[in-house]
Amino acid sequence: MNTVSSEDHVVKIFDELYSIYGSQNWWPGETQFETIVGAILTQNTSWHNVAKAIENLKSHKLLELNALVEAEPEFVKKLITPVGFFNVKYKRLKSVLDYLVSTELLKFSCEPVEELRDELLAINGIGPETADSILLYAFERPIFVVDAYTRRLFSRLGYGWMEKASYDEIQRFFMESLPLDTGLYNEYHALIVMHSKILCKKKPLCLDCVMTCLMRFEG
DNA sequence: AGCCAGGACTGAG
DNA sequence: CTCAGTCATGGC
Repeated sequence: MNTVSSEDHVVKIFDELYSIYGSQNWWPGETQFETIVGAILTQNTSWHNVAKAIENLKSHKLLELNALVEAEPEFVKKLITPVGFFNVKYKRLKSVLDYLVSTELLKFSCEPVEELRDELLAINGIGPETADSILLYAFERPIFVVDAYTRRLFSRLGYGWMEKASYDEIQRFFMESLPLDTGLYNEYHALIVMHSKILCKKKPLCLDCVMTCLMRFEG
């Protein structure tokens, strides 16, 4: 019988993942700006390809706000070619950069996170996951990032409703199940990604891994 | 040789 | 609102 609340279960799964993989030290990037650029470039794209694009930008001294906005569009597109969708992604990137240029960076540590989120979502090319990734990983605001891995893993851990649920519904579930904690949200999302893509490469998500988690939870 | 990657927008019904 | 089509490269 399962008398454990979903709150405890969600915490338990975190503890389990953390005990297996340890601290992930996300986001994989050195600067705030690099994190923002990476958040755009990684849309539906493997991080392996994004890392190459980031490296290209870095080696041309373009991984900096002013330098990148003023760079030649076609040249930037060439540098980010490995990520695919480079035309749309350049446009999205440019939209965000223009927004950052016209904005006081200070507001990101003052304004209510809901308002910042709405501003980011208003930018063409910024959807919920990208907005939340920027808020959480670049500006260290406490907001839970949901992605395809989150849906898939938790669907198989007893939360089948996530398969069809909206982004906001899933996010609400996690944030109501966990304390409001930037560090916790940071690690949790990173651990879900790590677990999903390193250990469970098989598709659908390796059932053995899921069973291992469940059994350890039961025990 | 396909299929998929740390999504989001658009247009059609 | 729901949903297929679109964007495009690289790894397996």
